[in-house]
Amino acid sequence: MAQLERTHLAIVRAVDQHGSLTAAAEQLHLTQSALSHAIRKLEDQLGVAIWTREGRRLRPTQAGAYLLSVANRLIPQLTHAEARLRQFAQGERGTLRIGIECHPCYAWLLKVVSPYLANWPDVDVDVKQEFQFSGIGALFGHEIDLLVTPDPLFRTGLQFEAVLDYEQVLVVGPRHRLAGTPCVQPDQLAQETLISYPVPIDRLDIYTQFLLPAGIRPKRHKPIETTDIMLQMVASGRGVAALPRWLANEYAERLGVTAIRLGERGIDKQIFLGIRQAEAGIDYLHAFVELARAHRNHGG
Amino acid sequence: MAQLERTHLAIVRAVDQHGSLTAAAEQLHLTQSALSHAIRKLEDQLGVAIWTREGRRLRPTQAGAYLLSVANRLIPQLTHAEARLRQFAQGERGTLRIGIECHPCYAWLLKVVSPYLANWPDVDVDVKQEFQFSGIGALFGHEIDLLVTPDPLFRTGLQFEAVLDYEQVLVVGPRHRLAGTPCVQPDQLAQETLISYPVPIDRLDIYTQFLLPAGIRPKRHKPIETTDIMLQMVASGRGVAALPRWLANEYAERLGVTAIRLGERGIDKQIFLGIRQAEAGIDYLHAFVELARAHRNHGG
DNA sequence: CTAACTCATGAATTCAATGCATGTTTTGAT
DNA sequence: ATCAAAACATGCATTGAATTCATGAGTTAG
Repeated sequence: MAQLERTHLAIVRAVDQHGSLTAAAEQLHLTQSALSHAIRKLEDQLGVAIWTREGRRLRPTQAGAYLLSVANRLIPQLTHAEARLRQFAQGERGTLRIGIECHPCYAWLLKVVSPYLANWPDVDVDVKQEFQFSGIGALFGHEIDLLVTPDPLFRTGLQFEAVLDYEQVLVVGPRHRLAGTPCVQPDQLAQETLISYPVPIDRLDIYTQFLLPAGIRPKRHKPIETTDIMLQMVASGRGVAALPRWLANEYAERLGVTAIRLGERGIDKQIFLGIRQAEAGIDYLHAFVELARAHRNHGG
Repeated sequence: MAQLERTHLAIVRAVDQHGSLTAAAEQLHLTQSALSHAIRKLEDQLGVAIWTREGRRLRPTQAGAYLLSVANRLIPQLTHAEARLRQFAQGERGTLRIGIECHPCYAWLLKVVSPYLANWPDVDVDVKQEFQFSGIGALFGHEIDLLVTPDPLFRTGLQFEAVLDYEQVLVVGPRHRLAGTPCVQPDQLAQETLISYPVPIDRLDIYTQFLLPAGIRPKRHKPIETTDIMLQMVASGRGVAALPRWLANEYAERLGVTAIRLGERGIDKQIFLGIRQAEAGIDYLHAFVELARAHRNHGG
């Protein structure tokens, strides 16, 4: 009997965003009265209050809060579906929404995206770095269509494939005492300043796979947003950083930084591409994975 | 301008299910004309065809197929949201939708569910064993609220917790030549008939962790649906099975079956409970996890 | 205490969704 | 071939649900 419609979701959402029915009405190009009527009717039909009216304020009830969470989850999906359908109309293939879960992933992506865009002029590319939850959650939740990550997940309706093998190395400046050493041991970093991207320590391989097992912590730890600045700091002797070897090499000549193996065996890493299994057949998605795979064989 | 409404999703879905507009109209308690008009309008507004009209048949276009997949994903969520809201109305807390990913999980669940139902009379419990993709996908997709699984996944917006440690053992009948042996080696099973639940081999620990590493395969492999029948078969000497020790013990006296350690160190397993992190605070959900945790400490 | 703002509500109105009647095409049986 | 049945399309009429309008009642702040 009662039907939860898109309008209801939109109203609840708008009220949450704007704080009042009146303001929400404006955004939705409706009158305050319309919203009031609409929600009133829904409340009657479901037999549950969405908001408690406290003075002239609307405070969501438990049911209201739940409805809001549903709205925040579903409305974006509806919106995206519409957009996608319109793209079909214009002969565009669609938008490839790529999610990134690590900084080196981004650097790698830049190399692959440009040839892809050239091959697929009717596909747009969107890159997102922030998700409601994790990248995998974003894949499941249809926030993104493709995930670039160091942490794959098999056997789940998703499909992962490695597209880049690389070595994580220590990068030091030209006059650093360790420059020229073939490899470095954890305790040699005890007096160093470690520069890294601003992510939790348990996401930094140099900690989880190198320093922490040896019980070592660097003297100081400094987070920096961008690779460029990070390496300028390293070049000027203000600290050391851990980066993929291929990324370090790109800066080696220009800045005079050098790469040093972490431990005797080095730290090996991979970057994976993940998609929803059900969509493995979509041509422009498949093509991206193919292109990435080709890149791998050339040696990125 | 164009709005993708719930009706559109419902129509596309119904047409897919029933094969024709006319039949779909009946299910939706509308006329064939209404559906025709509705979709026509949507097509005009979006500028894309949903179906190609081939004779008197409707074949979904690419856009139509896409729309159908969206419908199949979103309509159930809307339906469930409605149901949930009605539950709020009746003072019920909600429905705890539990997903099960392994057979022992089910046996374990049975023990925990009954005290839970007693403590939370206003919560319904639903158990699902089949998902569109994996259990983890079902959690992300809001098909279920709680997952019972041997394969946890950390750091993703989900929250996993171990609720049972147990040993996977070999179960043999009373007159079996191995009965009484303290532990068994892989090659001793080469001439046996192995009875297991009907799941792929790569989901059976006795294969992945015991037989396959040693390069052994049992003489025969027979899948059986239920634990009872499985153990009756074992008791009557028709084969051997691998089960949790605690589960085998429950049948030990009645059927005279005995448990034997697999290898010298045994195979240790865990069962985990997973929920969406955002919902960790929901009282009746939290209570289930608490109850499970308490069970663990008593020794299940 | 009033001015300004909020949401609620009943009645009027509008406009979109639906149904009806009918047309067109396909399908399949005779 | 022919004809009846079945399925979708479409123009027009109708209905009714959603929206607006006008107003009321309550809250807040200066």
